[in-house]
Amino acid sequence: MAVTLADVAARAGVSAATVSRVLSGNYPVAGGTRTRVLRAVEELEYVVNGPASALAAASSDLVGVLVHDIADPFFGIIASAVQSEMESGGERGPGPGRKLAVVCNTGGSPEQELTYLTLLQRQRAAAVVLTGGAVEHPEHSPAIALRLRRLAAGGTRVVLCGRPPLPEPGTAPETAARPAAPARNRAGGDADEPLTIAFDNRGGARRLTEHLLALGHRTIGYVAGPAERTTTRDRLEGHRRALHEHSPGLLADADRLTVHGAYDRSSGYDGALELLRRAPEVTAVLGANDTVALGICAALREQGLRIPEDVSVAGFDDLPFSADAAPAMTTVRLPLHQAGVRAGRLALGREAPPPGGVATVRAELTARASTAPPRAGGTPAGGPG
Amino acid sequence: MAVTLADVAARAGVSAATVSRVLSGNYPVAGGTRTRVLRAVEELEYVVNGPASALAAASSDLVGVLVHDIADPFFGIIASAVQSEMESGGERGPGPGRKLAVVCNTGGSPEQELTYLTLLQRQRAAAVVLTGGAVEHPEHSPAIALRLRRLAAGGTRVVLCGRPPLPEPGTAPETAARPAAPARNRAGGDADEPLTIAFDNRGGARRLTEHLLALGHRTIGYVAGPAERTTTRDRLEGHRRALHEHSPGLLADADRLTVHGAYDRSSGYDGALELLRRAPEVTAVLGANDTVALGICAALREQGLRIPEDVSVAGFDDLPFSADAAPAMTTVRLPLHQAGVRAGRLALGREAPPPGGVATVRAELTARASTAPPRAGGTPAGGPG
DNA sequence: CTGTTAGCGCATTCAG
DNA sequence: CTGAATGCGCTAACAG
Repeated sequence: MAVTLADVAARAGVSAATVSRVLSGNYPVAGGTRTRVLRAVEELEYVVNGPASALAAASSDLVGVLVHDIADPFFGIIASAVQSEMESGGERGPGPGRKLAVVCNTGGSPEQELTYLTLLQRQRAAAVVLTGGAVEHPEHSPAIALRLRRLAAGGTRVVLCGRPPLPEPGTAPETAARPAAPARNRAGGDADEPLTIAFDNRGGARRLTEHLLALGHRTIGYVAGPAERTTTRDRLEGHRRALHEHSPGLLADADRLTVHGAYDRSSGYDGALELLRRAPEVTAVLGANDTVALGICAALREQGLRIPEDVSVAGFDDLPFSADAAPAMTTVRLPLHQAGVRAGRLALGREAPPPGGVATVRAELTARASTAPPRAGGTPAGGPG
Repeated sequence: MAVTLADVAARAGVSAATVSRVLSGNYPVAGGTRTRVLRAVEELEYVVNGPASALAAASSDLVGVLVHDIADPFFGIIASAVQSEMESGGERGPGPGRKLAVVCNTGGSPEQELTYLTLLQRQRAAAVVLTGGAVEHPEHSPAIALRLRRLAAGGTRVVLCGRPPLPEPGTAPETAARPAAPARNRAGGDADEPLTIAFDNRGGARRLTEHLLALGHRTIGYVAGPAERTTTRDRLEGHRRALHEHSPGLLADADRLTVHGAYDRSSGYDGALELLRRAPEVTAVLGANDTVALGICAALREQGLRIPEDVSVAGFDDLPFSADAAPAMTTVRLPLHQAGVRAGRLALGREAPPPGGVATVRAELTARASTAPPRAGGTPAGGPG
């Protein structure tokens, strides 16, 4: 673990500077010299010392990707799309300029998020991509926003993917030391401002509920995610907006028909049971996402209810398994992979920032077999006890 | 992005060395001084420069976790277990000594694996954890083994989790420059040798097939993973061993009853269809893992076959969704989380290496509702056209 | 307990 | 096109 640039230089009979130049590739070097250097590198099995190079160049090739749950395909798809973007920059292997995209699992906790941001800032990461909804917390949210702006100001590219744009600095609590740089032309999307790829959760949820209403459903249960998540709030808002627009009276029951839980299968299962207890007359149940919807299906089936004959079920995200669940799941399609690719390109500065720094991607209704008109009587056949 | 140790030192009225010492915490510093330094750090919003510190200390706090597919819960569970181990080392936040566990998605490709290993070596990672089966490739495998040994020799802790131990150096092709250090006491498990947590895939698969045989099945289809993966090979071997031990004649049909595919749902789906075409008389179908098994179920159902009445199905791994699939999936339980935790501890040097450097964890048969005795007639009721 | 002194390995000037 | 010199920010001996 000791072969350095100098060793290579000695072996190739050139100076360290020259070796550095051929390795960086961003400077003219004579063909013969280059070959000799490369050969020496091979023979000595030399591997650049990242920290040293980062220190000297004042920049590292680390790109952090923060996800809530690494075991959730929603994040897996986005993260691998971001990573794939790192390697498609011309060469394949670990060439010069090759970024190392690393994913960090925050467990959806703002503290963890802050911890990872600090760790990444410490590494002087070239970019940071935050994926998934933000947690709204009176104390943490401003802290995270502050740290993100600081990272951006320090040259780290910050990209938000699937979470709402950062609120305008506004009235900073106290730490407003510097006189908030005179807002430069925001339309241009400064490279040192956090960039955002937002999902149209509100619109998607709204279209999904409209679909159910059009089918004839009037008593629609909703197993939502954690209350403090922006994703949860947006989807719920879209749902209620659709309800309201169809008929204001439908909102009266909304709270009773909503239960909150995590974005996982078991909360779908538990939530559906709770809903059935509160309102046995539901004819449809929406899940916070596809995974939750699967849990809902499991619970309903165990209660002897058929899908969609007795109860319609729908999810959100359109993860791969949703298409071939039984029955195929009605859901809202989010272009996860595409969004991840774009986030990666933005993080690398390979794509022009969207106007205003924010791009919103569409969430498209994908109607499949798990939703159908409610039973004539409105009461399920083999209902629970 | 310019506040340095010196700035903090100046502000606190001490020397840079002292600041470094309070920040590292591994050296006695007077209480008053410490407080003043910490206050200066706060006020200046100082964040350590990782690269500089790594360079000076000749060690970084990066820990790489390589996975085949980040969107697959199998890897997600292991990876998050490893990560959780990084933070549980006393403090929570980004304190000194806090390691940054980052996961890298190789897509199961040896080239990618090699690329990430180089990138990690470049960063002088403190440890590297490789998860999941290895790909057996005449050219890449030795290359990877070589690089892993080199990493280990260079002080990076290398841990293999869910893949077989590295083969003994043996007859290195050509790059055997150094005279292979005289094998030190292997029983002690040198810190600079790759450590392994292997899964008993062979034994698990064998017990699973024995379960099916005990139930009365004789024509068992097998939708295996990619042929060149060690995991695939081991599970298949276990399966065939069970077949052979029950009655050598059963092996005659083994090839016809085996199809290969990826470790995903669609290959389970396609594989089941192919199997039905080749051998409509199958009474049971095994999947390479739980995800594949789910695909198998989907295909069988579409063909009008009931599970387990017409055909029994079983998976491997016991991922969370398997327990509440419908019907609940018979599978082989692998202690993924536990293995990840252990890998993390080994990577951090917090746990003594297992004797010989290799620990094998048990794979336990978990019989549930998706397997049952075959139909009396042996021929399914509503078989495909 | 604390300050001083040297590098860590590399990327850049700046001269040739 | 190439070499010599300088410093990135920090840690690790050494002295006090």
